[in-house]
Amino acid sequence: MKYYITTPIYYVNDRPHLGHAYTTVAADVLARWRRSKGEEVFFLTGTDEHGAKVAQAAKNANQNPREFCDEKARSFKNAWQRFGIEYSNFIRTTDAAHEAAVQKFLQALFEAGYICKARYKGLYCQGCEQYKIPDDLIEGLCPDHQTKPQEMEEESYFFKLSKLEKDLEQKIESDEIKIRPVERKNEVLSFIKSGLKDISISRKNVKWGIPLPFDAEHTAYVWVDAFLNYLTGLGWDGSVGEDFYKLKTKNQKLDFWPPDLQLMAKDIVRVHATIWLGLLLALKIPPPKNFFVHGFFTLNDQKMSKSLGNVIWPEELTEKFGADAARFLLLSFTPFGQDGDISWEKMAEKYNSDLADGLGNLTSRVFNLIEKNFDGKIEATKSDLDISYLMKDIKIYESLLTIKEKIEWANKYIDENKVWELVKNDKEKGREVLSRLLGAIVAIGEALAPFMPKISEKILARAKAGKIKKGEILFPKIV
RNA sequence: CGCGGGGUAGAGCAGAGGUAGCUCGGGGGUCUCAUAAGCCCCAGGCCCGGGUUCGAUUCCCGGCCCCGCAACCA
Repeated sequence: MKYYITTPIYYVNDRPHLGHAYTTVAADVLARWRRSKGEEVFFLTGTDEHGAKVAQAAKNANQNPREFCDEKARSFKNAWQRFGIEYSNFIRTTDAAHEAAVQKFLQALFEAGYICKARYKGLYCQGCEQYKIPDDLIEGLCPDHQTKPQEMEEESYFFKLSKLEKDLEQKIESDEIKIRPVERKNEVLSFIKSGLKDISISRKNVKWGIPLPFDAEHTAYVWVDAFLNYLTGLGWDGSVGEDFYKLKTKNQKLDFWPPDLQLMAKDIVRVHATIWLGLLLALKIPPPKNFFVHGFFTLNDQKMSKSLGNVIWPEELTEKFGADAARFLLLSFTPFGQDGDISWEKMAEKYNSDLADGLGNLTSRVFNLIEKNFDGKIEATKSDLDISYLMKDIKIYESLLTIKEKIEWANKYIDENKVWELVKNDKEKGREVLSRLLGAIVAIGEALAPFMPKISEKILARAKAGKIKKGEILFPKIV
């Protein structure tokens, strides 16, 4: 069984932030879980590196765009390393192969009659570097910059998205392309039903981009460029139609196509469901099977933003809690798919109660009892802990709850049986109870492997050692 | 009538037509194997107004409030 999972590629205009980490960690957990079930997994992530904003940011940093992007891509790779992310490929949209494939694809799209030239007219805000629609404006001014946008007109190429409206609607409605949670599907559908407009897919004055093959004065709009990463990340060369299938049989990686699961945050589901799917349907490339859309984190109920200065950076998380605990914390705040609120206080609380006092303390007491009373030698009794039925459904949060219940059960079981007395008064009964507890710990360790790979390994190594020892503390308490 | 989500204990959330649960925090008790951890108990709650119903916090209608999105923006 092959399984292809993607995260969006991240815009290098910004440094890695918590939202990036959230998606990527979730993808890694799902990928690891699939691998543990024996599936062949391809997990793609990467960076989106073209566009006016990147060029500007590079200029501000006194670098050429290429150097700037190299540095930024490295910072994303470093971040993922800190979180223990095991991706299969890290795609960059400035890779030569990606650029060539995008051009080839656009040429095909052009030849298929899906691209036409038109003039785009609108109100352009210099500060935002984007067009505004009248509804965006407050008393005729840009709400962000308090300036009056200028009437501008430019020549641009348009993608005939409107032609694909019915096709998109049908495929999403029928769950042929399944969008979850279902409220996101509804949102997308109502948007499509309200009527899709053709969209501009080129920029004349943006130099840092991929030139259109049929008009080198224009570069491809970054979204179009970026979306194709999901294909080029598998070594696709831009082929469409029969050539696509030919390539698929020759190229082992491309054989993973179409994606089984594409993760994204709710802000970009709409563009994915229209532009991205539209590009595929236009040229009859099989579309992805599933989109799963997660929510945003607020920090103390406030939107995180750099200007407010209330941002948590990913590296702060791994520094404070370690990679595994950071992964656990990100995923255990809120059901995957919903918005959540976090804060340093709440994370520390959760770390202490779930990991230090819960899991960590449990392993300490059980291993210690075995070490002290049975010379570290006890056979584990197999214990059930099934999260498959949840993980299959991308119920990450619920899976963690199920694991936590098992930890609770074990702690209660120790108390109810007064194991510390049993080992003195009724050694055989004590052995039996500890054997069950050891089995539970093994089951917990195994279930946690996709979430906390290193900790899981440590727990299992201790539990399965010929001579069990209490060992060092797994989660030092945070004060 | 733009679209969607939501208003449940001090905080963050879950839930369901008929004893409203969880985590943290607060109070009390208990054990001593363990990371002053564990286990047990207690206090405290369903936005407002109508309607349907034997009965609604749960369904319907109306209102108020909060949060996203509103396409060429990452």
